[in-house]
Order: sequence, then C-alpha cells, then structure tokens
Amino acid sequence: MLDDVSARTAVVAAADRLFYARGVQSVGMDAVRAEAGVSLKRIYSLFPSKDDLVVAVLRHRTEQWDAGIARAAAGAATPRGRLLAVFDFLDAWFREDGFRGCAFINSFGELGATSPAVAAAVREHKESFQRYARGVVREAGLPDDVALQVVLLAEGAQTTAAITQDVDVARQARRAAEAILDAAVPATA
Amino acid sequence: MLDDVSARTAVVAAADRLFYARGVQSVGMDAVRAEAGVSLKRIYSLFPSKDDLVVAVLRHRTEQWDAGIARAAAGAATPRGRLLAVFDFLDAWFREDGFRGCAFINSFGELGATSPAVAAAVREHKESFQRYARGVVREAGLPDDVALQVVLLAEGAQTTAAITQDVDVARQARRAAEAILDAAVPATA
DNA sequence: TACACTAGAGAACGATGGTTCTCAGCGCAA
DNA sequence: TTGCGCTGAGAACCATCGTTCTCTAGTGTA
Repeated sequence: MLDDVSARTAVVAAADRLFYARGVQSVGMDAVRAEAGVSLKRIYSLFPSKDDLVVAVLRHRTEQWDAGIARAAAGAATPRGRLLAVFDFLDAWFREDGFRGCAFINSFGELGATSPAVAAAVREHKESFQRYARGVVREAGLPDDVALQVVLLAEGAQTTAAITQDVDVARQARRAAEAILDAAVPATA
Repeated sequence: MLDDVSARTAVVAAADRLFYARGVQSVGMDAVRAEAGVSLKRIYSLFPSKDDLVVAVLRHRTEQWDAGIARAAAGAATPRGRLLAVFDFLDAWFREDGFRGCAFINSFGELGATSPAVAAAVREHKESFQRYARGVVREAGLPDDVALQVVLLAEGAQTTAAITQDVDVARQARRAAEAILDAAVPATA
C-alpha cells in the first residue's frame, strides 16, 4: 500500500503523461486510475475533482520547467548566456519523443475558458517565467522590455515546434534572441 | 428557409463563435444548432460529423486571417512595412473583446492528438503563414531564416497576449521584429 | 381535396464521462 | 477468534454528447 505522498505522486505523474499526450478532456479518470495503479476512491480522496488534478499536474510541470531552466542556466557564465540557455533547453525538449508543445498553452486553450482554476495556474506559470527572464535581463543591465521580447520567442518556438514538427525552430529562436540582445546593448560594439 | 450555402455559412459562423469562446469539446452540437438556428438534421446533412465542422471552421478562420493580414499589408509601402504590419494587425485583434488567443493553436492543443484532420488543418494554416512571411522577406532581400524568426514572434505574441491579457504584447513583438530585421540587413546602416 | 415530399423540432439511442456507492477481503486490537 | 475499520475493484448513477430517428406540419401539384 502506498502512503499518501507516493500515491499522490503516482497519480500526478500518470495524469501528466496522459493529459499531455491526448489532451485533458480526452482522458477519463478511469484511464488515470489504470495508468497510476491507484483506485478511483483513493484518487478522489487525494483530489476533490478532476479539475483539482489538472491544477496539480500543472503545478508539477511548473516545478519541472523551473528545474530544467535552472539546470540549463547553470552551465552559463554570463546573464546573456543564461538567457540563451533557455533555447538550448527548448531545443533538447523539442527533440524528445512525444513532444506536443507547451502543456500550459494546450491546457489554457482547452480549459481556460471553462475552468478559472486552470486559467489561473497557467497564468501563474507564464508570469513566473517572465519574472525569471526579467531578472536575468536586469543582471545583464538591459531594459525590461528585452525580457518580454525573448519570452515571446520562447513561447512562439514552443507552439511552432509542436505544430510544424520543425526541429530547427529552437535554433532559429535562439538566433533571433541574440539579435534582440545585441540590438539592446548600448552601442559599444 | 435557407439555401445550402447560407445554412452552411450560418453554421460555420455560429460554431466558430462558440468553439472559440469555450473550446471545441465544451460545446455540444445542440448549442451549435441553437446559435445557428439550423436544425441538427440539416447540420448533419451539411457536415458528416463534428470533426468535419471543426475543420470547416478552421478553414474559415484561415480565410479571415489571410484577408486581415492582406488588409494590414496593403497600407504599407515596403516589404519591411508589410512584415511589421502583421503586428499592427495583431495589436488590433488583441484588443478586441473576447480575444482568446489563436484558434489554431487552441484547437491543436485540444484535438491535435486525437483528430488527424484537425491537426492537418492547423499545420496547413501555420505553414501558409510561414510561406507568406517568407515571400515578403524575400521581397525585402533578406534570408529566409528571418521569416521564421518573425513568425515565432507573432505566434508567441498570440499565446502570451491570450494568457496574460497584457495589451502591450503586440507592440513589444513589433519592436523585436524590427531588431531582427535591422540585424539581418547587410551592414549598410 | 388528396397525395407525395421535405424540413424542423426534439425525442431517442448508445456511448462515455465524472463521481459515488457497494461489497468483499484484509489487518489489527482486544 | 471476533468484530471494526479501511481499502481496492469495479458496479452504479446521472448527466452529457454525438448522432440518428420519428413525427408532425406545411408546401406544391394535380
């Protein structure tokens, strides 16, 4: 028998896999039960409703995202390098089997209009990413606007890579980000 | 009584409004019937299945998108201006009531994994937009890569504007595009 | 008037979903 | 051993959905 923490973890991981691969509404709670190996009763004692489970999955994804970005940034010596590392992180992700775009964007499109909790979780995640970018941009001594511009490239890369399956997207996004950063540094070339 | 063409148009328009506002799976065919004022029997004689209706809605959106982009581009004298006009078009759109992101991205996230027809329609639309950008970029005498980079900004702007409701996104995307274009012109400042 | 045909309203159908309930089995305290 | 409480498996429940069917009313024609 699993303790609450392990059961919770198993359910979230299973739901994440299924929701990401097929979309939330295409996956029944029974499929989650089967994938997680945790009874429906238990799932509903851990999460009051499917909506709460979706939110838990998104929070879990936020943690993974943050960790991935941090790991990529750790290899860079400068703020500029840390910003561009985002695109190397994306590049590796886009090449993974089963990559299907940004789970937050997908969930927002599917449920944002009908579930305020999901919409809020998505917004929170995207705002947190923008805050992160802004922090690094400031370290680099560049204006805040640059952060949003780089973020736009990262977001666009995610949806475009998902839809077109073009494996080159992250590299192009990185080069565009370089151009934006170069243009933003006070003319000291 | 409506002839087939008018009925088709009414159904597509109604479905478009509902699907865009709430997501596809959250809208039943009965709601489409009520909104369009066309009987279920008629709808099913016009579209073999909901999936086909979704595809028809997407094709209709593609036409609207193309027309909007063309209209925006018509006011610009240079290829560079036509490229940047995309962001003015987006800016006006983002400010509309009920703006909820790109219908193609939303549909792809929701149905891309389960409906090959929807996935194909979305891919087609995005590829067509990339082709358009590539054409204008070539007119400007710039390398193809620039087109994809500008497209990434436009895509990122759409999802970010939808999620954060930040009204300034299109302007920032435009400025980033300017930086990319400037960086791409052979150094003749 | 009688008839054939069509279209719309909405009931019906079969499937599926989220959520709850039942029940049989197990561990454990006394 | 007896009985209590908890658990998992899955049936049950109720709503909803996509799709089809029925029935009624109206139209045009002879």
